[in-house]
Amino acid sequence: MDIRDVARHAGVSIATVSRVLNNSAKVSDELRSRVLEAVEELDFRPDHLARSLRNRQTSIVGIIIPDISNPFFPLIARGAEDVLRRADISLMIFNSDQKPATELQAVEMMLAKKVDGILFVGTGADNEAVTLMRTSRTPVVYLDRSEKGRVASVVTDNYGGMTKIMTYMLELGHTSFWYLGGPPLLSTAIERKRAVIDFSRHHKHISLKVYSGHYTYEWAYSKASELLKAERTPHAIIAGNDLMAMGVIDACNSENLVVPDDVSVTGFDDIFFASHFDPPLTTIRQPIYKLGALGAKLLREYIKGTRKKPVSRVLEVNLVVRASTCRRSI
Amino acid sequence: MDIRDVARHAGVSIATVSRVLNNSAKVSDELRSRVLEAVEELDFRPDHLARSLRNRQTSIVGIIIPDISNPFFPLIARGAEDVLRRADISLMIFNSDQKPATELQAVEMMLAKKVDGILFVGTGADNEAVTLMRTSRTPVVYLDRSEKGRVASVVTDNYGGMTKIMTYMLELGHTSFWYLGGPPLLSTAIERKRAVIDFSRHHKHISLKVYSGHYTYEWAYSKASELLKAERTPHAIIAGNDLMAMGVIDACNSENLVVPDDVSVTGFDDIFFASHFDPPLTTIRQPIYKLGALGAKLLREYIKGTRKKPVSRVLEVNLVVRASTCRRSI
DNA sequence: CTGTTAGCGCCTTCAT
DNA sequence: ATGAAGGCGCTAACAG
Repeated sequence: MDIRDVARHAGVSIATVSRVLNNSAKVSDELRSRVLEAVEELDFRPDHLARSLRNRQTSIVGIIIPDISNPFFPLIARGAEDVLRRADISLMIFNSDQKPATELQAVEMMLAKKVDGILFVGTGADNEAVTLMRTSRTPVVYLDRSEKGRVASVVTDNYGGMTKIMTYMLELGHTSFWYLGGPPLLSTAIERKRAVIDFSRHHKHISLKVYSGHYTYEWAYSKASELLKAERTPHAIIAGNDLMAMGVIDACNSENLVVPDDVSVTGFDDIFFASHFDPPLTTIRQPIYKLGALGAKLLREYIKGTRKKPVSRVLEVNLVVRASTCRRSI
Repeated sequence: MDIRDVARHAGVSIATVSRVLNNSAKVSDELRSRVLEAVEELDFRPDHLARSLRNRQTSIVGIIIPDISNPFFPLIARGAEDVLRRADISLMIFNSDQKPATELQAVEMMLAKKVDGILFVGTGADNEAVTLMRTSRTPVVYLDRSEKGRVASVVTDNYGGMTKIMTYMLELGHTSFWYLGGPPLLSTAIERKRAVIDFSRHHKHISLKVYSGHYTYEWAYSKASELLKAERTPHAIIAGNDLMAMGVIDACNSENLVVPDDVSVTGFDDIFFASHFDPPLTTIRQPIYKLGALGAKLLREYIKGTRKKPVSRVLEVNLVVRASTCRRSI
């Protein structure tokens, strides 16, 4: 089944068929309707592959994320897929596990498959994968990773969010803090940490200890356990994200500390389970779905060429107060 | 940059280049090394699209799932992606929201893009999407949905799992049950329900009420609330999955019932948060990652043609006892 | 073993 | 407004 068959069936040339199929040039009503009829009767579907080869575009967009099974990322993918689908674009997915080598492999694969654009949630380091994307001239939008203007990005207000948490905690009377943050090279972790440190500088009477690690339940659990055994418990432990907050809380429980009575704990992200945890997490709600959706929307503009210069979009975040924090009277 | 450029550079014909690139025929060492050298120097990458058009295969596999942001599905996708990537196959993802129309759109899109095969986690109904897949002759493997032998599938032992739960609950002394299950057309929900009903038939002295709804926190919460207000609380509420169990538990809390002291609650799936919920869920651990991985592995065999007849694989599941259940003394 | 040639299915000048 | 013809980049006969 072929554009040629349609042409024959309709008694026109293949050029005419192509024209009505793509609305790419004027065709008389007479021929047009004959073509449409033939298409109908033969149930003809243009071969997408042949089109891609000719037009050099696949209507496929790739997304590279650390791990789809980490509860934070599916919503990004969902947001992206929803807007992409409306434009008949499909989403190809690749897990990088935050490993530069895997990330590079991902980029190579997507480039080889000629994706129209890439949604990139990277490791944060400026590695080969990044270089390859840049030299390829394939449109790229960074998601949840800022790249200081060299490439388009959509991020949430990590600095502002963490500042909101600290401000709230101070209002509640907390003055001694531990901060357990994410990987030292990740822009989100950098921003959140910077907010905490800046805050402590502006408020001389509070004490703060800062630790960087991984955005995981496991790391937070073990680090918190270690610290709780060795040092004096602070008023509050600020975690880099919800998963970490959960790890911290479970560590506290293991040490027979009650959250929030003995120590307040905060998260960041507001993933689904944040509200169902025991205790429910005080955290920052991030518009994760929107992050993916907006990123996809921007990417489309770069692909279509209606936008050229890299832009950085920052999404607002909100404080959500729940039961993992309480007033601290001294 | 072209296979033609490489040929010119190496002083051979394009056919020879193609031959060494694909190892598709004998080429003298002399020419072979000249080609390889040219490829190296020009940093040549074969155009995947042209290859796809020629070979009628894209090295892309599609997966259709209800919703990637539902915590159950990412692990399936991850398992599939991991095995596919090793074969240089990319995974294209599509959310169906369990809607037949969206599902159909997904199938059409994947077929149009000429995916080599489809991993299908469907709505359960025998709809147009299913028909379209069948007529397309594209290899398909059903995941977590059984199709009585007409098409390949990988499922977990839903019947056996639910039987394990009921057996355990009986051992613990429970004799009155509510069962809040999933959608009446989904094979997983059908199997689990059947197990519960069969069990009650074999044990005349237990009482059971069965309700079907959705695999969601929300439905379970509202249904449980309604029932708890209207009827006498049973010894145990058996939920169709973990999300539902969480909804049930929260509903119990709202009604001032303590789980498990006043009523035991069980889940199914053992998603990550099952062990972190309050109380931690007694549930069935399903090998979700393996479901996706095995499905992908099978699909590859159908694509390669090394397997023809549809097979059904059933994965074993395990009971995980935690704190949402306790001994019931009468 | 190697090269020439004919497509895969489509879009798009270039003439008419 | 329409048709004929030439590729997009690659693979696979078919000759030699």
